[in-house]
Amino acid sequence: MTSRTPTDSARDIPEATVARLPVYLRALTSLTEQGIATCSSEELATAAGVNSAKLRKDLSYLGSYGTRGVGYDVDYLRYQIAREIGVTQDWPVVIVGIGNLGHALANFSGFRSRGFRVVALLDADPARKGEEVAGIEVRPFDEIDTIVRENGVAIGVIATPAHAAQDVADRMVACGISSILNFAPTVLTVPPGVDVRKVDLSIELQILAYHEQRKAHGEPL
Amino acid sequence: MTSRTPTDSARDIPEATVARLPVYLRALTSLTEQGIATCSSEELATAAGVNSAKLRKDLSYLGSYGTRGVGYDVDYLRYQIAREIGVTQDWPVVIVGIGNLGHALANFSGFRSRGFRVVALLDADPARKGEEVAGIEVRPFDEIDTIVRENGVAIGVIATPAHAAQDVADRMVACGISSILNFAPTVLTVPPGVDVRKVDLSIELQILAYHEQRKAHGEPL
DNA sequence: AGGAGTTTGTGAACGTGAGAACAAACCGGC
DNA sequence: GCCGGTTTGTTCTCACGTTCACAAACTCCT
Repeated sequence: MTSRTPTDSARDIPEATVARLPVYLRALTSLTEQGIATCSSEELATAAGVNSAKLRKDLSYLGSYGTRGVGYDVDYLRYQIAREIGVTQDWPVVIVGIGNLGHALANFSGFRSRGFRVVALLDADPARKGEEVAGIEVRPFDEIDTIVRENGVAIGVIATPAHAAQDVADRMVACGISSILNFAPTVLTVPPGVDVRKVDLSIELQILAYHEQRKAHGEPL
Repeated sequence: MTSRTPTDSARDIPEATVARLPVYLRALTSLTEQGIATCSSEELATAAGVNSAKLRKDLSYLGSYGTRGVGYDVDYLRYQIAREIGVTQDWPVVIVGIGNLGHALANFSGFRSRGFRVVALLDADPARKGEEVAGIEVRPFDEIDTIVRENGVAIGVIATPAHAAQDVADRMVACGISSILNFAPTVLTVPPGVDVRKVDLSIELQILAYHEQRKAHGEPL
């Protein structure tokens, strides 16, 4: 309604909405690839696997980017969401711990295509120095300070065993990283102002197991 | 308060609580390894990275397993939570898609140690037949029906590229799998009664990027 | 045995998120 | 220029999740 400057367009977007924006982004990309230029909230909601009312409400936090009676321009909306999330810019990222998971992450194409650039792969084992994974050289963990400073890295990924994760996190924080994605199955303690998100494979399976168990119990036959 | 039979002890546990139970389980395991036999809600909450009030409320849904004025017996509580989640029993699991991520999952020790047993690795590429990963033979995807039936598999893991994921899910559902953990960056459509949980690496990074962007904007210098 | 100190379990207040429903706004045809 | 049909943006209500605060209950010490 009221005119807004570009920077204040996003006052305070609810966490639940923020978590869904990347899903909408992907759905919109998929629509573009299918050659679809315009879509309704209903169509986009289906593609994203959510309810259309929720979708519209989520989008309303960003601004008013649709046209009543018509729907949304796919490319335009996609750009607006991308800008809101911040994936229109380039995010340098370091990955620490080049085990099986680190390998998988280094090779994951979904990072690169969304503005994330892996600037370094770090491993504590000095024997791995010089090894190359996904076209990126593996470097000793000790070089993290230099790498972070030189590349302006703000986001770090931890793919080490659990026992090493806290030390890695501390070191990351010390050299200025303020967002951490943690794959190690452990609770990280970080100072205020640093964001940590965790991805835990076994927790997800355990949640499924809980529901599976109840399904079996619920229906006696 | 009122006496309960073992089976009805868990009437309806909130989703948010279910998602935290595995975290408590891990924290308790960690305490046991440290030789700690008893703990207060405050200590356990710290170890699990949550607020103690929330922890107590979560545990209260399971029953009354603590002792006022004392705390919780670590082993006893651990067993109760494990039983509630269902990880005291053995869960056979199949993993489909043996790329980088599939490799990492097959080698992930956290599964085995929590009651999940990978009974088969499946890949659509027939050339990979006979290959061995983490001591488990890779088999053609077509054998999924036999494998699921013979082993009573209820949980499937999808680690394929996005374009193959829906077909894999359909096939899984067709042969009786009712819980799916999806690592492919796509929305899966499944019939009612089938649970899907998704883990999306790039979404997590995008959420971090959003907050990172706002940090930078928030403080003008 | 009784009282002080400690810790759990839970009721109640508060905040956040989800979904239904509808008014506002837009397009196209006449 | 106006009207019917369509779709967005928003308001309202309800359910869920979190946190506070405290009574109940247990241990230990005297």
